[in-house]
Amino acid sequence: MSVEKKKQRSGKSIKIDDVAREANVSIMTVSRALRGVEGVSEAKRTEIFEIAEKLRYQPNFNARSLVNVQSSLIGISFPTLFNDVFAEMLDGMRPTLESAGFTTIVTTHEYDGARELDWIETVRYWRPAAVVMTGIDHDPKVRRVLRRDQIPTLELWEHTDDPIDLCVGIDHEKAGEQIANEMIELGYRRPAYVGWGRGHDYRSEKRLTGIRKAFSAAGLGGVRTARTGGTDHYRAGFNGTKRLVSDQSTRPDIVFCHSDHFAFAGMMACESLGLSAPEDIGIVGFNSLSINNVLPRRITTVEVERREMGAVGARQLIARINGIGGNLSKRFEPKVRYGATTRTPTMMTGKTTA
Amino acid sequence: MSVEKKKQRSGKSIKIDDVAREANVSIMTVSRALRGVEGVSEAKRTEIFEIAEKLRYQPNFNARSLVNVQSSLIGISFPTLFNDVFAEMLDGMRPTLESAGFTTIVTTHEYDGARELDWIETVRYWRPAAVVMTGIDHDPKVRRVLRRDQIPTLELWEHTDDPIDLCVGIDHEKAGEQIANEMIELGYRRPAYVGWGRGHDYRSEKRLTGIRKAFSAAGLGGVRTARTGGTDHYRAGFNGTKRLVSDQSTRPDIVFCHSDHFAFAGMMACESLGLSAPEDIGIVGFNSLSINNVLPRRITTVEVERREMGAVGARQLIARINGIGGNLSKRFEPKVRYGATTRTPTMMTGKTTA
DNA sequence: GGAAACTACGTTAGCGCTAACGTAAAGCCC
DNA sequence: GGGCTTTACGTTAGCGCTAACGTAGTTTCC
Repeated sequence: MSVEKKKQRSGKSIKIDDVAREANVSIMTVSRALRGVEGVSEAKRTEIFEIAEKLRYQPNFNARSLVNVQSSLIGISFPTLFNDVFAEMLDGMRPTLESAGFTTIVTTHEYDGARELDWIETVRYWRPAAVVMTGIDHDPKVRRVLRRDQIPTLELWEHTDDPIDLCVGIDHEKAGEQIANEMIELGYRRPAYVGWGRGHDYRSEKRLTGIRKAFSAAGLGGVRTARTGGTDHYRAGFNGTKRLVSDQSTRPDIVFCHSDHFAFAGMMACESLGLSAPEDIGIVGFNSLSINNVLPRRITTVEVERREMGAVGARQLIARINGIGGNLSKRFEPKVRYGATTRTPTMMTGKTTA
Repeated sequence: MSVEKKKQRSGKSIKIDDVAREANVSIMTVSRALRGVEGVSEAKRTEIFEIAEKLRYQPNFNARSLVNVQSSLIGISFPTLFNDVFAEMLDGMRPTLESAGFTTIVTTHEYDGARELDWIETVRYWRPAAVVMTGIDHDPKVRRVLRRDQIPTLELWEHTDDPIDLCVGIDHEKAGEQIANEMIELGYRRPAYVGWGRGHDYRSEKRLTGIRKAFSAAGLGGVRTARTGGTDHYRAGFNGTKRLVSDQSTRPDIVFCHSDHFAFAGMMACESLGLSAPEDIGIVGFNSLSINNVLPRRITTVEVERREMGAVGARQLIARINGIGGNLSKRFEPKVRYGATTRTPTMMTGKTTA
């Protein structure tokens, strides 16, 4: 009584034979005409289109997917959508995927590997044409399953030489190393890092590793870290930074932040303690987010062409779906964008080599 | 040559008869067992589950959707995902929808009614179990099509007494009226509004209408407006506000902003001109976004329980899918949250009645 | 103790569509 | 002008699954 049966909708929909009957041809001709497959005269094709329109015929993709063995769905998995980074990559992929006739199913796993694995299992019920995942760190089963079923797979946002299938992204460790080296050149010596808790975001962790490498290679001390929970970038950045800078004796001279939002909130935290960047402390963001366009002091950050990354990823993935073999992966190069929250190279009279 | 044929994947997948054969039962028994439909003994059900697991059987949802006449897909359409407002509503809906066995297809139309209509036509190819749209302003065809096909439809984010099917949201005009009235009580007399260009966001436009009504009812002058294009809230808010406040002779004493992001950027713009809130000017946001948690001066804003709204919407929609009739719509009430960018009621010695 | 009701299955007939394989008619070639 | 190819269709046989309808065997009931 409490659980009612799913109601089948009443009004029966028009199917391909209705169009065929009206056009006085076989259903196969209608199928060919509407799909743009050759083997139909132009006159008939036009006529069939008109009749289909008149009858408001809607092809049934479920039936189509069934005979095609695979559907035209593409499963996409992001950690979260509360982050313009992923929204932008999605935005970069979508036009390409849609104009190729694919429909996207987007899910988020909130940085939880188990949920990602779960999703991989479930999305396969739809026999998707391909799958897109964020990053390259997954439960080992994910790789096994996708390889066994030969599902074209794109790992986006991070580059590796050993992807499941193909990947398009940056090397996050190198990105960390790069920005850290530039900061070292600018004379910063006491680094700190503010980010999420361990295991939350592998990419962020790798950037930290890169920062550590750079400072250690320069013979400088370790990187203090503040890790925060939750999902609110601003709050996390605020609290984490506050913790790091509040003790004067251990205060860092440069704070690397998980993102520009972290960095902005970190700046707010510093200001609440009477510290300002870049005079008292340097602050570095990541990802060049839009808030940076309106700040009186722009945050020094690392820019990645995320939309373009999505577009390239989508293009390569479609190539793979169409049977193109070989290495379709692409590596992007991040760029440091100087703002006013750190010293800048032009501020230096001469270059210092660490 | 340039267009290659979609390759069918080689490794044939296990289907229901493979499981049936292995379990020595008919496929119907397997189907029933795995779907949790009654008519199978507990012993057999357990055995079938084990065998299905062992064989790594994955039901084919395309086949299932074909026989069920409708799929377990739910199409969701948002204006954009570059806005936590929509990400949050989605986040509120998803757990409910997924635990009920539905998969979501999310699309964005970038505030373009034609794209929304296009999407409605296309998503129906999948015979979705339901459709979710943002707001109540659509191409008239949308309503006709959805009603004709009797597709359960949720209009989210905005409430009306005449929804396509069911709606869950707030009354945006009333929300505008409400906040404006509170500001009038606080003594503000020269209002302005910063938002997107006309036709971009109907909801925002309605809030402006509400603000106008309130000021006009109080016998006060009109509302000056600055409308900006683009997709970047911060940049739009910055430029729009700057335009409004830069001429001292026409400077408003209160600026109502499309969102908290607009408001934050507007504050930046004011500060760049040497104006601060609330001393020189009042600034009001909308939607209580997370940036507000870390600002030294929180923005006075209007809070809406968006996640809860999504959850309620999803619940009601599932009820409809399951055949529950009647009025399943719900109206939410927004709340004014005072920050430090306007005068506040406690600042007033006595209440002023306009 | 015999009919009725229930339980636990199996059988049948598609859901709407397309790949693969016909086939008739027209065009082409020397 | 006979065999070849090409064009423009039609026919056949499923894709994997489930609703609906059997049907044995068992239980219940008076």
